[in-house]
Amino acid sequence: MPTEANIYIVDDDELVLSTLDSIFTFAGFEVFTFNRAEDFLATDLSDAPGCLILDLRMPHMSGLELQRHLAKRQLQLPVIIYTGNADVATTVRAMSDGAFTLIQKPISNDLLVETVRDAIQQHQERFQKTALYQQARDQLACLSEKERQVAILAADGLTAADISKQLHVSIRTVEAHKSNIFKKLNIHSIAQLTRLVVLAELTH
Amino acid sequence: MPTEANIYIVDDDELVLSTLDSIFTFAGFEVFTFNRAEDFLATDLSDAPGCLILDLRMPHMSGLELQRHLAKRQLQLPVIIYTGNADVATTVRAMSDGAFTLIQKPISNDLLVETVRDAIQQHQERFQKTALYQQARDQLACLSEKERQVAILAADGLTAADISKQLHVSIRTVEAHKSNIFKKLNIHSIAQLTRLVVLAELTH
DNA sequence: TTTTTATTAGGTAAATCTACCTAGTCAGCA
DNA sequence: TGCTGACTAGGTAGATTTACCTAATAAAAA
Repeated sequence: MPTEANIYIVDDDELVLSTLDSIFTFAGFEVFTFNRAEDFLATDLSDAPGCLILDLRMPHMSGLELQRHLAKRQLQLPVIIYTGNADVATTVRAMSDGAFTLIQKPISNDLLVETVRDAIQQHQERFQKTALYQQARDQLACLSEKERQVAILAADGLTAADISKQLHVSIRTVEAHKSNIFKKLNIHSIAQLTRLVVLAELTH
Repeated sequence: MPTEANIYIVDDDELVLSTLDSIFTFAGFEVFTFNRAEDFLATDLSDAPGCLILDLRMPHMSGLELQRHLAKRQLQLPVIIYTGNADVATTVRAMSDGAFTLIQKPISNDLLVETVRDAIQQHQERFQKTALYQQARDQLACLSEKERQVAILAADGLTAADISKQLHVSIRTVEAHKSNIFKKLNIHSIAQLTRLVVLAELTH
């Protein structure tokens, strides 16, 4: 049976870790457990789909702090807070910080696993959209500075003549840049270039 | 002093309504109060910036239900739950349903007003992004069906010859459609058309 | 030091686009 | 019934692009 996804569990209680490990391993996930938030942060994760399960109250670093660290690193992993001691204010903060949900202990194994599956699925759907933007940015990153300038102006609908005036070079130079752009990006028209530039412009 | 934004308050407690009315009116907002969720839903709102403040526990329709009604209507208004009887599970549900935040009574007037301002500002920032997409969709909606087909293929980088084969019409017809598209959308190049089509494709 | 790459610029030819015409058919509307 | 708009298709002319080619200079990398 292939592994469904990676589950990262951070909790200072060894018993909780081993219990959750069993549950998710049995459910077909690859499980990684950490009893300190720092240990998790020091790990470099695969970019496979997965989910992070955190307790709120831990020594050294709280679940909320850890969550904020992750947000800074733009970590592409949904976060589920699994805790026995949440209050309303903390819940609001966790959710505002982007947690997928907050689950209060105790909860049935089935419901927990199902929630994790929901989190992973929903996160994957969103991630695939933003991955398009990132891919566009990556492709444009291969261009040289001048080429990028030409690309942006061309994607704005300017003709080679317009661009040559704007950049104070000859039309031929602009055409040479365009030709290089097409080769580097393996595209064949301004429309395809515009698509890339527009997608790359989108921040989120 | 110009009105800052519209505040819609739904609460079954008249005293709460009048108190909040005073607070936000004094803070420079235009305030609309409703003591039943249905009354609010029956109102058609201006598309000016604003914020909706809800209690959780109301007769006839709860704050959560009202919130879901709004989500269905894609109402462009941030929601703040302002309540004295929230628990963790309800908070999770409210936040999952898209509430900007949940505030527990009592809270200082200043903090309440500040939170509402944050909600409006953050919501406006996001809204302006999606407004771009909607604008693109609106523009493309002016096209006829055939024109839309040509627009999409052209934005994909296909030449007039390619498109004519794909749609089983002559190259001249494709050119005629293109010409109409340019006139209708007031644009002058494939790049600008591609920009519109790509933005319109984005769902959120 | 040699090689590669970026930037610049020109030649040529074919393909393509855009703009400006005409014009027939058909459907829906006033 | 006459008008409008959509869809179709053709003519012509000029602008533009794309795809080939060469080539000089400077900077960066091997």
